[in-house]
Amino acid sequence: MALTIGEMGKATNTKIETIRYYEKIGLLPKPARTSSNYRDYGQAELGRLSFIRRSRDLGFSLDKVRALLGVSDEKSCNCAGIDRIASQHLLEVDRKIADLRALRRELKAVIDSCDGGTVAECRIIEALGPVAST
Amino acid sequence: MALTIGEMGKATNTKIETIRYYEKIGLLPKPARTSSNYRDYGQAELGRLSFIRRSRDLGFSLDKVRALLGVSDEKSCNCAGIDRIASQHLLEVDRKIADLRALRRELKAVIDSCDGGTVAECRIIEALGPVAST
DNA sequence: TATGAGGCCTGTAGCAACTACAGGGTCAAG
DNA sequence: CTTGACCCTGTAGTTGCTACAGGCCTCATA
Repeated sequence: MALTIGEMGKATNTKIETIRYYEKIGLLPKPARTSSNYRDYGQAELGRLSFIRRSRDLGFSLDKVRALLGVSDEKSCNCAGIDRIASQHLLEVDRKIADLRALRRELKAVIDSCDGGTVAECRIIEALGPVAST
Repeated sequence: MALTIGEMGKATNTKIETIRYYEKIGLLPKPARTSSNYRDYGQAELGRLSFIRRSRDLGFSLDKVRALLGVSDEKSCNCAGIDRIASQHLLEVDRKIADLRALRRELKAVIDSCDGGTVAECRIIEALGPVAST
């Protein structure tokens, strides 16, 4: 039941320093301490940290994670708040995917414009810099 | 022909501070100065800055941009180096797109699991934190 | 000629979200 | 009783900028 910070880290794939950082910025509560001043975590903290890490993996900023936690901390709150944050994030993800796809096309064009010869014959540099005129 | 830092910025959609920052970290050379100590740029610098910005837009890190510039600075070098960097970057972009798509699926699942009721009935929190047992 | 708005200068400090020390205390095994 | 792995605090570094503060310079207009 009692967990050290290292065990928390292993369980959630989080560096120790990151956990302390989350505590410092108030995402994680200050935990109990053992007699030797070690942090002493329970399941609740583990759950909270899992939630944070999972949200981070999904690309939520720490600020959004804080908002999500805030919403979920008020027990009686309806989950429309969470839904709103997540839906908005979905839009951002879609936009990011579209951007990356456009970028991919351009990158491919850049690579294809290189025939393996020397820079003098290669168009990559010009393809990236709209300089041309001197 | 002569450009102020502000004109450079406008031409490449770059903030003045960013240009000075590129100079500080050695991506841009220290330019000539006017009698009143203003930076005095020419077409070569404009081209270089364009290249940097374009590469950044394509998601290359400043370190990779530096590598690209290094390769292109050696006139006789074949462009295989550039091609290698760009191809590797393309792989990263593809990976990122795949990740985002997986994320999108998960986000969608999270959103769908919310029926607009209260948190008590909503599965979003549990969906994100693998805690369950207490 | 003066004056006001805008541009430029240097230098430092701040942002996110960590990560990496330095310099120490603690604990369990052999 | 010592060794090595863990933990503690606190500070400074990372990337790629961005935002001041405090001060010149320049140009158009009154």
